[in-house]
Amino acid sequence: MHDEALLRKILIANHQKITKARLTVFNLLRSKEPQAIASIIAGCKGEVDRVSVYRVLDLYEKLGIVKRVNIGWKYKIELSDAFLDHHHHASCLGCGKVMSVMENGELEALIEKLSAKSGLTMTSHVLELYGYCYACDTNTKNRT
Amino acid sequence: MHDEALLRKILIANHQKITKARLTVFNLLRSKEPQAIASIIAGCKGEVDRVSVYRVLDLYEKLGIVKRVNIGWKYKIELSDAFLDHHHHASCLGCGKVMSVMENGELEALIEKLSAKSGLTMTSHVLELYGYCYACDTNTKNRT
DNA sequence: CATCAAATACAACAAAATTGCATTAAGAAT
DNA sequence: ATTCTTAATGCAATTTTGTTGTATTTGATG
Repeated sequence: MHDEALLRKILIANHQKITKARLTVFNLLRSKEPQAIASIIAGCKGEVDRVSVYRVLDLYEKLGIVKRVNIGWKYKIELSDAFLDHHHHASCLGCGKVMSVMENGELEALIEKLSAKSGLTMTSHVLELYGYCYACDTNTKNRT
Repeated sequence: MHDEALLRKILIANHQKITKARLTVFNLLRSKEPQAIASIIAGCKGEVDRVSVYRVLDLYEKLGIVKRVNIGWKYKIELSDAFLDHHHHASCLGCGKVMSVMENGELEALIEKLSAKSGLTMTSHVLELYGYCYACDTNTKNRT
């Protein structure tokens, strides 16, 4: 099923209307790196109001269509695993660059095991790596 | 080495001054659960200005003294592993309870490997598990 | 295509974070 | 110990980010 069809299916299943604002926001998130809300709002300029972006994202998170990820001091929004391959992030504390770290079966299995041991019926998990990319690591002036 | 001595060592090693603001913020973070910035600011009332709290935390994050952790939609600050035993969190989406998940050598080794592969000199990482604890899992009324 | 609730835009507001700059204080030099 | 220098702080102002209330519009339904 292609992305937008899945979106429509989720919205309908939850008795939510399919609106221009919701489609616009969704399309801005497709096939993209995690985006700051500010950049989504900018992308909606003239089409969808700021407030509606917040409300759409609010809904999308409740429905599991998007999730927040922390990148350093900021958070960004990305589509959930139902739309993207499951992955994690490696963020550079120097320059803010974010790299995607693809799923690794071995790791995921371990995380499953860990959650079971902790007595949690896990529905999702987040793994974020922080450090310095090659460029920043060899360039101390970015490290303060 | 006790906590404050380590803090001093890190600051000095990075040519940073040891100031009242930095000590006050540090002491608010010791032996505590992850804290919201707002609560750190509140704890500094009358002692350290809001703006300085932001600046101290900024520095502390760059130096790896603190890290952000995601608790649902909010982030909180906690001391890094140099000060606390390394651990992760398992949060119940039903009742909000947060359980500490202790270090697991196998998992940590994999994460190290993963970061190396991604080209990041990792200084820290965060793993957060979300789901439902036993009580909430058997009690669907908490699942919305 | 008429209806009606849900979703949106817009304005006003509130909260969180940042910036610029004058003042203070930490730590080095003497 | 005292002076000197620059980093760090406090404070005011501002910007950015997020929220609320409400009149209007729009999407789904019959």
